Amino acid sequence: MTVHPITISGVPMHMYPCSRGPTNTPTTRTKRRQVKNACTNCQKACKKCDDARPCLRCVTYGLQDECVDSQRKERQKGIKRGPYKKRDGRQPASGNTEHQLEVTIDGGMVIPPAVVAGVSQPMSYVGPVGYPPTVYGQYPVAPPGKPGEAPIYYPQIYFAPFPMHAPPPPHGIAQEAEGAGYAPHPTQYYSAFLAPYPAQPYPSYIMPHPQARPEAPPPLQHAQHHVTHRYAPYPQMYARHSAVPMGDPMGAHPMDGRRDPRADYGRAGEGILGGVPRSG
DNA sequence: TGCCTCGGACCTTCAATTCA
DNA sequence: GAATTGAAGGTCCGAGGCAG
Ligand SMILES: [Zn+2]
Ligand SMILES: [Zn+2]
Repeated sequence: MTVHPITISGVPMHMYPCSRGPTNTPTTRTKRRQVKNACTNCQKACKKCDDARPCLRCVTYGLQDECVDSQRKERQKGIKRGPYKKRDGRQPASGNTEHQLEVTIDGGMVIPPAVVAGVSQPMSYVGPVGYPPTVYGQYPVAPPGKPGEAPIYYPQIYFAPFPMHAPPPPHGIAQEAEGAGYAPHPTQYYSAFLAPYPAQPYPSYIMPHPQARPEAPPPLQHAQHHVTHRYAPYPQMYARHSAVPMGDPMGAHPMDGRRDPRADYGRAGEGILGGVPRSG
């Protein structure tokens, strides 16, 4: 995130070679999907957020109360630009119509160029995996949108087989994400919509117990009450249950049941709250 | 060994510009 | 006014470092 003080120091972040558009590498990558607005905690931690509030990560860390949208900076206006490329005889930077290629999705589905070209927001919205609709009734929540604008959030289509029995992600479940939006394997799409929402109460990584099964009662129900520290802060850590006296959730960092040093400077950073970046 | 940090790749948004 | 461009501003992946 550009919030890193160091990264913003005046250097444009667009210096990387433009790889926009379908690069059509043999290994087709799905676009990484981003939330519109990460919560402050995830933002500071530079970790994946989702559209629900509290977000999955905050729920995992027991930070529901602190899960609020981060403030977005208003875009500057009045900035002059250089002349644009001519459109006729054109070579659009990204919509390269002369090189329109079919996009092949893992699994063999081919999207015709026309379709590809017609999709400005290539990937339809996919909600966070595993949120129980009953708990997150608000999810997915259509963004307010502007007057006269239809919300573009809901997916009209999502061409991903819902892995009813998807194998566990290769490593640490991609930790906090749905495979990060990349499809390492054709069967590893973790879409939440389109397909009838299956009874998949929780993302495996917030299972209250390693042996807990997806069919088990959603741990969030606990979280909603008071036991918020049952979940190890890190998905791969669920085996370690809270060693923190529940009586004093603040003894350690509120969301970290594993150990208190979370409160220590620096560590308080990305760990959960993100927070104080190292000076310099 | 596993968590944390953070550089930078990647994505989204939207004002500026161009065209019909 | 619609379409397009392209940069600002954002998200978050993943390598590497460090602490336990
Ligand atoms: Zn979040
Ligand atoms: Zn949050």
